[in-house]
Amino acid sequence: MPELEKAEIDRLFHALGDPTRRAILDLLSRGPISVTRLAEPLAVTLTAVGQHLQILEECELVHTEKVGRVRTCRIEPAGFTRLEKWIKEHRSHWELSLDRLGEFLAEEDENANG
Amino acid sequence: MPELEKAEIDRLFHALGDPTRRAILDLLSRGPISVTRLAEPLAVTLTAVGQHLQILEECELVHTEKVGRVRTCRIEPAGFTRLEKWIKEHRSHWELSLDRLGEFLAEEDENANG
DNA sequence: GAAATACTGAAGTATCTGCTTGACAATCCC
DNA sequence: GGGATTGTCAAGCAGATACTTCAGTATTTC
Repeated sequence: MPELEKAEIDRLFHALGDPTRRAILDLLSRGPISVTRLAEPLAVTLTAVGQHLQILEECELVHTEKVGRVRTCRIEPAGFTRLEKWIKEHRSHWELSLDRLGEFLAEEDENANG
Repeated sequence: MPELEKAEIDRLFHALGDPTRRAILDLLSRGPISVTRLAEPLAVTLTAVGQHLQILEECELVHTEKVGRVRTCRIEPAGFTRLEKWIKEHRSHWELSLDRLGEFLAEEDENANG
């Protein structure tokens, strides 16, 4: 995997690792909403929400746009797509690894009984 | 989502958010291996690897078993499956949210032209 | 233009993370 | 038994993280 892509995956997992940020994504899945309204049900300040939004934007999980004094936030699919791609690529590796586990156990068995 | 499950997802994303831990998973995808051999290509001490392994075990991404003085590590599919499940569940939400974005934009358009 | 609204930025803080070192325990090999 | 190998535990530390407050800016509303 290219170094750059690795860093993106890094940020992506890091972003999704925080419960408040996942809560923000859940709220946004109900539709576009302003920062203030986003902050209301979350037990943190407006500033904190702004900081989370910046992180979510950097890994393309959220898109925001400011019109007048209101910043409207919505889900951005790009980050999510990237995550799915990572998983798809790794699932095959992991499945291979389970095959190798089979070989490993068979070998152990052979050594034990041989 | 149940509170307990949420905490599991929390640990899962947190675990995958660290590049060293993802490197460990990549090494393990080549097949089962001991802690010492796992630590060799990683630029950290044996102790650090042990700490990472504990985290990876807690979210069921890795299984380890100690026989004699050697702890053998391998991929455990459970955590990976849980991650795929989370994504599958959330993809539909996110797709709905993109539909709502369409509605949102249509509404805006209506307000602008009405 | 004044007051209210919706954010933004800087600075500070408590806690968490990843990592190290050094001492220790268990096991294997001779 | 003695020495090497393999891993574990406890403590400590530098840096990152999530969060706060407070002051400021831009925009809307009256």
